[in-house]
Amino acid sequence: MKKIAGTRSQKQAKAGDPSSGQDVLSRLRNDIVSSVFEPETRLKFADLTERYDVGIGTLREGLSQLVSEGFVTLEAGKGFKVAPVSAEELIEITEHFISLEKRALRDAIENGDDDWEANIVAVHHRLSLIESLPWEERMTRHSEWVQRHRDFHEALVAACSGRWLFRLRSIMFDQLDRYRFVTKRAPEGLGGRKFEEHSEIMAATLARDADLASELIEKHISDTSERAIRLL
Amino acid sequence: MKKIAGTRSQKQAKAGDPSSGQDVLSRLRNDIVSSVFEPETRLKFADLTERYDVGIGTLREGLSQLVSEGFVTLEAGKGFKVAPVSAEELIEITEHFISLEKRALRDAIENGDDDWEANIVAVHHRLSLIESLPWEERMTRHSEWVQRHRDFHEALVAACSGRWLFRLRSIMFDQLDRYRFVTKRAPEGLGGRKFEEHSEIMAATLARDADLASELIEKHISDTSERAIRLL
DNA sequence: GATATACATATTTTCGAAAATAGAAAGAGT
DNA sequence: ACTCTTTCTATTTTCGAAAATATGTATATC
Repeated sequence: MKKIAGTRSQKQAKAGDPSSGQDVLSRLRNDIVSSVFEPETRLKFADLTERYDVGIGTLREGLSQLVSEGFVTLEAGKGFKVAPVSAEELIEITEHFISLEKRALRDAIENGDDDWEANIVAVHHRLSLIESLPWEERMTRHSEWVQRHRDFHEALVAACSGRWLFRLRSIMFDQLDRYRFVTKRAPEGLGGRKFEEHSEIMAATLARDADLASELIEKHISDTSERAIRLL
Repeated sequence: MKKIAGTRSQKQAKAGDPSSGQDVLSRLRNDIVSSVFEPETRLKFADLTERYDVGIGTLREGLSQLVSEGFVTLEAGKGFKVAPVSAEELIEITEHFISLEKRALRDAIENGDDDWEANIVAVHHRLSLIESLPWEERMTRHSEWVQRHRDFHEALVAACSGRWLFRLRSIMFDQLDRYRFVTKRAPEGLGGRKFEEHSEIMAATLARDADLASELIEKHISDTSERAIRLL
């Protein structure tokens, strides 16, 4: 799906740059999702070439892909800007994602094989490792949590037979990720609860209980989003 | 004149070269939708630069956008290919599109204002002009029909308040367009019926009868798709 | 003949210079 | 002081050359 990382030339990787080593598209998306570039910010090539150490053409390619993904807007002649955020959009995205994720999960539960199950257990374990960490450390490794959380949810629906269902779901998930970031500094109260929720969802899924899994995941998502809406 | 990226240019091509005067992205998508480049075809830059008379960088930008839209695939190091087609995919796309279009239509019917109504009438008229043409001429102007048909359906849901609902619907519509093309040479029997269907859908929509409009549009889409599936 | 290795060709991918464009600043006329 | 040019600067957009990569062909070796 994503572009395979090219062989990085032996140029000295700038130490301290946390996102070096990945391709430009991912690094760019990451920086937008994690609000390194805030909404509405103009993305000038002069800045970006320096930050990512790639040519203008390569950047333009990545940027225009992010336009179709909805993270960036392009006004002809005026360049690229980070897409705006709003509570209304979050509400709408949440709605669509719940609808798609539930269908994808049912689909996956019907079609999943042993490898699918094994992978879910594996990524859930990786996620739980970071979620059971003390609050302080969890915060410093937040981008890692985002990645593992994404992996967990993707693993759940990976066996879904509908390619477009999977695809549309993923578009919405990526958008949600962006909003999810605002809850980074939320009180830790619900952190532990979330850990339980993930386990329950996994259990229902592996038990092939589509109704229960569906119900749990809907609650999981809407709870998380509601929290984000309040913080927006 | 300022052109917003992402909005499809509705300008007609200048005389002579049928696809000159539009941006590369549209021309490329058009050529894929109309099977100028058949599925699985490798898209070599050498050919494309000559055909469209633009540089490699510009092409790459357009191509990578088409990747996110699902019309093109990219294998790192092996270049771009036209995305494959299959009956299964058509079935799935149809399902999603029906679901989204119905929701979008209800939304639009609730929120549409006078301008929305007026535009629907106008675009429907443009469509009917070309649909009431004798079969021979309709075939020669098929790409024009495709455009006007797209405009009609877009006008119906233009007032839809959910931006993402509109967006997801449009992604699916574009995909359907590609499959719709295989029915170009279908027997004319249903051509006239389709004309009626469009009128009925418009009437129900302007009468703000969401249930009826919903029902009609579902039938309209599934009939069209079933016909395409048989021809695939 | 089959397999491996080296070489040659074709194609993609990257990059930065040059052209095109928008936006700001300066100047002229009323 | 105001508006309309003009000029200059900043930024985007385009392009094709050069580097990196994959593919195809010939030659050698077993």
